[in-house]
Amino acid sequence: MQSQSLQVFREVARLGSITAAARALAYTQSAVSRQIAALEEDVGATLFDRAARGVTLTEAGRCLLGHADAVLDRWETARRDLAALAGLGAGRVRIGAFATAMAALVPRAIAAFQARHEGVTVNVVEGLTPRLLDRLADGDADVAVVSSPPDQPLDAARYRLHHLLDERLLVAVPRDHRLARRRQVRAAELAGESFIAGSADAERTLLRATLPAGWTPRVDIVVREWTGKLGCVAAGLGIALVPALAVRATPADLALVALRDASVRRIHAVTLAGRTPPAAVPELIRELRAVAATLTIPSRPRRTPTPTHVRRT
Amino acid sequence: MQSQSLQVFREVARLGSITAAARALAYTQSAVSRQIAALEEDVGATLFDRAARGVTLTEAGRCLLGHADAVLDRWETARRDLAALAGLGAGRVRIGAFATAMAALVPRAIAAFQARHEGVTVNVVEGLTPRLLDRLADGDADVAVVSSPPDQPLDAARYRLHHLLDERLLVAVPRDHRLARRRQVRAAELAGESFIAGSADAERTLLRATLPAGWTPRVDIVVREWTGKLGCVAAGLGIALVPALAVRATPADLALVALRDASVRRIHAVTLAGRTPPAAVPELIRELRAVAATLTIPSRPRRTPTPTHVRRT
DNA sequence: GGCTGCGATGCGCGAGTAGCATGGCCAGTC
DNA sequence: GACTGGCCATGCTACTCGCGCATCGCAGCC
Repeated sequence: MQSQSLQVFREVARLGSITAAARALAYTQSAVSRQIAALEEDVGATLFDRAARGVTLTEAGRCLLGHADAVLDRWETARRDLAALAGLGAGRVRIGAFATAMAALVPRAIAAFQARHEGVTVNVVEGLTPRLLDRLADGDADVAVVSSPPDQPLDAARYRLHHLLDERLLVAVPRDHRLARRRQVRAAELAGESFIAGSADAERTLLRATLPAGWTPRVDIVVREWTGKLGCVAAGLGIALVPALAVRATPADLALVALRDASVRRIHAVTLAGRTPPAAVPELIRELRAVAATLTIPSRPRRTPTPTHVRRT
Repeated sequence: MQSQSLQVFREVARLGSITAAARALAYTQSAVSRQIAALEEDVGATLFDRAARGVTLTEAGRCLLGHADAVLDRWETARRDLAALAGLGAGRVRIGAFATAMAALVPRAIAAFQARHEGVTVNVVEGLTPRLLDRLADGDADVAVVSSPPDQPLDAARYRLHHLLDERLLVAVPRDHRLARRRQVRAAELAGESFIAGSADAERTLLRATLPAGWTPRVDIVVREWTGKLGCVAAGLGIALVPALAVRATPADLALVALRDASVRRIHAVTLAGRTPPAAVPELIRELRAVAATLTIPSRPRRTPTPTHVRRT
């Protein structure tokens, strides 16, 4: 069966004439005649009664007509859906992102994306980088926003990397801390400090690349929850490392100082190499890059201003 | 679009491999590969990601898959419906029949037909022959059971005639009538009788072909309704003509005598020439013929026995 | 590094399908 | 009753499309 045959059939049925249908469809009469004959052969029934003045549907023809309409309509719907998908009027994209990226980067990018493409559904899952890459490989996510230390680059053979930004580390200190007025510090200057950590070795991971040999940050307090962690800093219990992307989520009652020689985490949007992502993904990555640019402040990182061209969610 | 392409697409999607789908469908790998490529070209989207070990659906492919299923299913349904139509598992047939045929002939034929073909809907309209032929021509009926006098044959060019039987005329007389014990009479013997007529000239029509020249049946009473007409006969008010097909509907309190030289009405099942009737029509005509055979009793027509192989409705 | 399995592709052939022209059939007309 | 016009079917020819065959490229594996 060919959709063309059904269209011809439908037109002949509508006009009650092979010749008229041929004219309407810009075919010759013989072509249409043969198309109908072939279709009749195919379905094994006579579809039209031929008379001197045109043709009329037989019972079988009437029966087929309804089905032909349905088949052609559904096929038309399929084409429209695919076109919508390509034109981003429809579709779905599943994003994985690490926790800090969810503070501002990803939500703002999604907001900007959805403002342009209402029809596209966006799902987000937060998780750690390895888990996100697994989801990607399993086909449970279409794009992952992950961070990787410079000394552990992602496997460029398996993944397509779209660099978004290099994230610097800041140090959150109490307002009356000796470093509170500094614009930036070196890691070595933090040697005597007590760190408020999110987990037992999280801070070590963050600092790993630039830690002076043999120097291990002293961690006296472990507070998993972000708000509590910064609360401890504000109360003068210690200092904390703050990824640049999380700056937006820091309260005003503490000071943030750039860590000059800190390791820089590379933030990438990652897709699976050799797999065509949903059409929305490239567009979404563009939005991520745009937002990333507004979040990367070259100097004096305190209080990143809200970018004017990105609406806040 | 071709249904074949969609089937190939579905199989590739199901098996996740072009080669495997080719094996399953008894194609070569290259054929399937090209089919998919052509389909992708057609819909303007990449449907599969090609990898070293098979292929996986893209977003567009997943989108298309649902539609492809629907299209193929509907097409399959169409084929099944058409097959059912041809095999008389479905369909509809509209019968027109003149009044007397509805006494036994048509109902029994329909009953026998429906016993064999439950899925077929049968509609019946009663009417006079000219009106029935009009319905046929207008496509409002598929077959008409009509009677025609031998001297007014139906137009064999416009109609296909399926002869069912030649209907003789009987005379209904009171039980104590001088002719009541006769097996048959000649029309001339009815010269002095008063006819109970269904309409002013109905009896003349019935007798026309064999009326002796110049002889006109005397009609004193006109009773449109069949029961009343025969009631008058039973009460001794006159005699009445009874078409053989109506014998079954005559009460027992009067006598029926065959009219030996009466005009014979030819009863036909008629379809429109040059138009394919519903598949059920030939079958139905067979049933009509079978019933007609049981209704045509060569001698002594009184009390036709109920045919044993035709269930009464 | 050779082997294996998968998909893509150049090539050649056969089937299908288009257009052109013709013929048959029917209806309406002179 | 012959003629004509409209309609559909069909023989013919050319061309395209789609298949199979064979081969190539690539990736993973022993």
